[in-house]
Amino acid sequence: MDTRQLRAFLAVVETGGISAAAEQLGYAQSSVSDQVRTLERDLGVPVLNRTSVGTVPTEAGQRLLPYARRLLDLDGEMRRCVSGQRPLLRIGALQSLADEWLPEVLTAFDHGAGGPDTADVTVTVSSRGRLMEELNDGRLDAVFTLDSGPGYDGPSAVVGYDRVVLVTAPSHPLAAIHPLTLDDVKRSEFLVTEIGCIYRQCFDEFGRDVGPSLKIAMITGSLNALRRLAVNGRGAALLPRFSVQAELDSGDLVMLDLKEGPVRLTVEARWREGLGPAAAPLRALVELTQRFSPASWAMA
Amino acid sequence: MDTRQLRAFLAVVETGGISAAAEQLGYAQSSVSDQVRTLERDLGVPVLNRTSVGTVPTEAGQRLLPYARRLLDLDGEMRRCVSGQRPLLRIGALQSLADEWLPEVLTAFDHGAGGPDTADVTVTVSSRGRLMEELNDGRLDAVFTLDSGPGYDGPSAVVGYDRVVLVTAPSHPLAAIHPLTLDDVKRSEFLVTEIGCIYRQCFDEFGRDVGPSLKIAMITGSLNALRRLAVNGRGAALLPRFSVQAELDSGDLVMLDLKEGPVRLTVEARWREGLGPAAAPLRALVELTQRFSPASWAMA
DNA sequence: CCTCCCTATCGGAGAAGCCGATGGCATGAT
DNA sequence: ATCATGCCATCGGCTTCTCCGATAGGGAGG
Repeated sequence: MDTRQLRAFLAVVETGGISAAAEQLGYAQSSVSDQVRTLERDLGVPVLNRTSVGTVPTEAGQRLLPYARRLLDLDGEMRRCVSGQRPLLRIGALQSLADEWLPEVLTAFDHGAGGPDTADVTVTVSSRGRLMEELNDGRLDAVFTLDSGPGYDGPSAVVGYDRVVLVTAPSHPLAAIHPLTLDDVKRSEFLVTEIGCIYRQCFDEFGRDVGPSLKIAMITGSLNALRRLAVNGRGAALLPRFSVQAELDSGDLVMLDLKEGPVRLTVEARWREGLGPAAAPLRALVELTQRFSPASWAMA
Repeated sequence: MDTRQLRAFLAVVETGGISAAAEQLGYAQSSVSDQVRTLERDLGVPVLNRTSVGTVPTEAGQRLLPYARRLLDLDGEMRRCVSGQRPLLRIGALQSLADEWLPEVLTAFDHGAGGPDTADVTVTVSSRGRLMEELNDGRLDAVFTLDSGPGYDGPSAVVGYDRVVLVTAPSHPLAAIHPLTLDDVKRSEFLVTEIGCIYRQCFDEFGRDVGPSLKIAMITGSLNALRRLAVNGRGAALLPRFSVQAELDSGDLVMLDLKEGPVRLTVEARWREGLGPAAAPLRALVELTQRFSPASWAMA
């Protein structure tokens, strides 16, 4: 059996059709049809239900799916190992962690702080849902997330804790009020990220406590843009402390003096079992992350 | 890449040559040569050092070896699972365990005592060393051994305990002596198994305590033959109690009344990680073995 | 130096892979 | 009802791969 057939099958299932898979793989449609048929002849079982509108894996095809992924994964790992390359560690992270925290960790890791076992690291930035999906599919080896809910039974470790803080520019009216009350906050404008972002979820929790009358100034997908808007006095922003630590230190932003609603964040690492040669570097990386919590990582 | 190439490579390494591998696989010699060359072109690295006397894997080939085995294993597991067959559980055991204990356990397992997850079970009988080798190579999924030494860091569980006992026919002169002393034993003949067998090792330990003057009556590879020789009054035998429990119960053999040197035996299960669908049946089987200790399994 | 055994290479026959084109089939719009 | 659309299977062809038998090279040992 050839791995091409597994790749073809996988592409068909992922794209939902033979034609789409053929285009994705750079084959003619008839070739992919042939490949799947060869695979079915080899296995002795049909793996696809063909319809005129697309293609759906049969029950046997669904059983095949995880094996196909594992085999292709193992094939790639084998090629890396045999050709003497360093193992590949595919990690995923939320944007904020990838922006503000991972770069320093990975720099230290590359400089040998990860121990003698090093690896080539790729970082995929995505939402929490997609990260977990790709981890379960085997497309990622490990993910770093915040406050990840249940539904994962693989190995994991808490990397550190942080909290969500309400920040504004020092010149913002809210910054002058001590102590700040919820009523003051209600009258202000908020900078929030798009729906689905984890900080947006924090905001929504926070907002529910404060009440529905919160004014929303802007919705944006970039934490960095949001932060700069806050620096420019455009409004208050609810952000994890580690992502604005530099601005707090330099005085570009101030933390508002509000007791209510500080949301605690747990930074967690989750990874797959059976990583092969990438297991040792990952272990080193996770230990490194635990030692590498930023100064603001204070909230136990 | 085709699994045929991996099979060819594996056969070459195991047989020590391309010609021998070709014969084993049913190919022409030139075909296997081609297959290995194709594999090397695909991987970009030579995997075999060819000499005029045979073939040895290169460094890259040695790295390839475990991956080739794992890939072929996974391929087989995939075929089983996809075609809807029950998972295959390849277990190995020492001859005594396979003869006297495993049959009842496996019968109960097949009759559903292993829980809802069942599997097709193959049993390989071999020496402890070979069993561990095949377990590490992935040719076996689990092994049952006695007093297995260190050098294994995978998962394991103690199944039960037994002891080595010195037995003779009731008519044997030693059986009439109470209490028995080491001097009495020294003057008797012993039935022992071949070198390398674990009971032979027990005997050697025992013998060292007793002294070098022990007379050895016979060396045989079959525990059953040895047991019958003892029943026929041919001498004393040092055997695990569970393997002679039936003869002790029926009175065909008696346990000698000697305090010194009873060797304790630990029956241990060891298995591989990453068993896939065979993991649940194996867990059930191990739990079953722990509940299934024979009556003689008394020595804690 | 000769023999033996091992492996690489070559040429040819057969099989398999891939492609473009064609046709069947279900769906959804007109 | 009819037509258009998008999907997949099939077919004939070309190319590539696979496998084989035969042959040649090369080191080990007598």
